[in-house]
Amino acid sequence: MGEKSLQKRQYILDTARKVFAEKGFKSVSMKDIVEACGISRGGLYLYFDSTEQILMEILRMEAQETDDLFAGHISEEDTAADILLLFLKEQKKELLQKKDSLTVAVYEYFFGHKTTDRNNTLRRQFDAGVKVIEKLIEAGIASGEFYCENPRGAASNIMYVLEGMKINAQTFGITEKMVDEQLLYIMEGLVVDV
Amino acid sequence: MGEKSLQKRQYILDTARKVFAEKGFKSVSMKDIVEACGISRGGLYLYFDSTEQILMEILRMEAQETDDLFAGHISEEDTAADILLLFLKEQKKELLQKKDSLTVAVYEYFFGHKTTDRNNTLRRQFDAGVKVIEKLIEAGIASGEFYCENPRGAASNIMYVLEGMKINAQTFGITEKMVDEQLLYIMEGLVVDV
Amino acid sequence: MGEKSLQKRQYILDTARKVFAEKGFKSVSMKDIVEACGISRGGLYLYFDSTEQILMEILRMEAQETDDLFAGHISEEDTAADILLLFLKEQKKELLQKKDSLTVAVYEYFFGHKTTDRNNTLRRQFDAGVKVIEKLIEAGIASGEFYCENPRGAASNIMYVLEGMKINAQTFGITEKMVDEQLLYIMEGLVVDV
Amino acid sequence: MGEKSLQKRQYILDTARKVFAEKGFKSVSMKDIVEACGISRGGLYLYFDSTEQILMEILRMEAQETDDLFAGHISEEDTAADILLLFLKEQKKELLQKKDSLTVAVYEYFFGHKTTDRNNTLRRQFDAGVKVIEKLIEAGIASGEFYCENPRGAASNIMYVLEGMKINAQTFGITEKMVDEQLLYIMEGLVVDV
DNA sequence: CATGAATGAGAGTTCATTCAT
DNA sequence: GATGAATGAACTCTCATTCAT
Repeated sequence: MGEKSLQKRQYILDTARKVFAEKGFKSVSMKDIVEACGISRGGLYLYFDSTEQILMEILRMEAQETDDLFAGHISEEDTAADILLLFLKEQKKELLQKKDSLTVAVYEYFFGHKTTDRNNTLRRQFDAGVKVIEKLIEAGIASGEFYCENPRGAASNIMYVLEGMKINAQTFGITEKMVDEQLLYIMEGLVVDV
Repeated sequence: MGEKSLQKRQYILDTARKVFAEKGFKSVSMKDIVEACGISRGGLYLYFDSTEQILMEILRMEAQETDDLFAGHISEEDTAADILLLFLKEQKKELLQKKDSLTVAVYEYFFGHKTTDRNNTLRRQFDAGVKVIEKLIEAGIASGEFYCENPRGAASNIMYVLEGMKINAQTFGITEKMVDEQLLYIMEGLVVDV
Repeated sequence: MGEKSLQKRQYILDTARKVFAEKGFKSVSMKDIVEACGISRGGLYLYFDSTEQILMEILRMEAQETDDLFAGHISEEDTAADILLLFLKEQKKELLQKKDSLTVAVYEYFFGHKTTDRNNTLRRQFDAGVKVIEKLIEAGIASGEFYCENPRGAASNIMYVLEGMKINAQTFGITEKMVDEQLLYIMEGLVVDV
Repeated sequence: MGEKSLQKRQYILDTARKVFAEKGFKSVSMKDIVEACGISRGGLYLYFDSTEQILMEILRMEAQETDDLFAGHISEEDTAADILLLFLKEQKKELLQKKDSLTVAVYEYFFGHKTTDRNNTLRRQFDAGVKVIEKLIEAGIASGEFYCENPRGAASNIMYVLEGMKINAQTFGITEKMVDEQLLYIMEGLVVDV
């Protein structure tokens, strides 16, 4: 595949992303993507064989980007609480955005492809999240910012809550106020004095 | 509709429930249900017009049953902590059961039918859960069992966590140990001395 | 399948037979048959799953009919030579008919589904033909009509020749004269005095 | 066309031959040949317009080679019986070889392109075969090796039998024993004393 | 009420053929 | 000459939905 083809491939992925964001996974057909891209039926098959393959590729790319992003920001001199807040704010932003979210597509896909496998994208993301938060809490304890007897439990708690809010956001909506209240509740449980 | 028809209608709902439990919502076709029921194609249409209508009816019935169930058990003389534990155990059981769970079907359905509407089944269940837990916590505080500065926040926290775990259970699996750890973490945050 | 459906099934088979006779096997699509029958796309699939299945069913029926036919005529009091001649004439008629012949379809099919298996329709027909002719020759020898040192070889010879002529008829045509000459040659080799 | 182009053309023909030998005619697509050759889609079209054209060219070449071959070997001093046997052995070898045989491809092609035309490759080959055998039989009669009242009929008989065996070999298989028996039967009918 | 044959729209997929580079 | 991306037609197969019986 030449230079041009790579551009087209990327174009297809970008366009398909919008389709997935709008319609989830199961309702998206190759035809939908073909039409969104404005290319020919056969043309799409030159690049991808199925909607599944396309979604997987999109997720792979996003995971890459997220990693890169994190790597860029984490080496700050902020306090643990600051970083945790930053992280939660980031999650909140993602949570509340309606358009552009692959959440539904991803869940729909993994409902039909449950794997306990550690390669499962969702699981990897979840585990990674827990680990990051746990580290932050421990750092916070060391610096005297936080008080917590069970950093691992607290970290899991936060990730489960985020997961729960993400789902609620996609099924019956969730307001910014609701998110803020819950995040505040979580921070209050950690911070030594507020 | 006569007696017999009602029986048949119920038979269809019961059978369809199994189909939804097995395949979720989007992958279930009228044909699937017809075949599972062993009735004629046209016969199904005499009772229901779409898979959506069938699922909605199933959910309506389940909600009814759940309410009845709760009403029966809540009037005990147990302590607040006992009741909360009971509630969490019930949730845990539901969480870990693979077969017979409509979880995936329900999420798949509501992904495609988001309504902020208070009639939204999921929302009603969530709100009801928060309220119940909040009451329990307040009762626990009153009886000296619990300590909690923000019962509403804690109640929401618990419900979000349950939601998060439910999803994880359906996408990449979750072990009993993981559930227990998190429930323990939650209880420890509430109970006065452990 | 009710009475009516059986009629329709038969109608499809009869119509498909014409299509196969005209276009062979490989060039016939389900669509071709649908259009020839004047039914809907999905309608055909109610009865048959593939062109292969349809052709096989047609062959099964034809074999049945042939058997019945034979059974009806063979109990005559004709001499062996008469019967053999009758048989050869029948073959000749089949050979020379352009329309309505499944020859090409059958060969095209079996080219792609070679089986040494005794269930192979072609093989069964061939073997049956050899046996019938062999019996006739032996009867002719007994009655003094024929002279033949190797009835089995002669019988095989006749069947191979018929096979060869059938093929030639379908690939570059064959005239009645050519067939007659060869059949005469064969009979001359058998009959005691001509 | 330059030297190089001729080489490439030949390479395509050689490669395509293998494809036809393996898959017959109708199942071979331009794509198959392109892939077998490892050249570009467009590249193939520079040399040939269709699978038909390619097969025709292959057959033209083979006919050429066969003619050359015959020309080389026929001028021996063997007896007619020897030469006929040699010829039959050659045919037998061809008959029994599985790989590398264009038989199926050729029949599949001519099933769909019947021409009574004398240019029809199959017909030319058949007629040529008859003529050669007839000449051999006549020579054999002259030398006292053979006895035959109808050399032309006998020659046709042999060619039809070969044709029939060729077909059977490709549809339900044929054993060497079966071929030998039939060839023996034929020779016995010709040779004066065995 | 109940049946199941029938329809037709629509999704997936493959390939011959063209054409800009 | 050669490439291979792109197109669009053709085919297979499935299913929601209707309707005569």
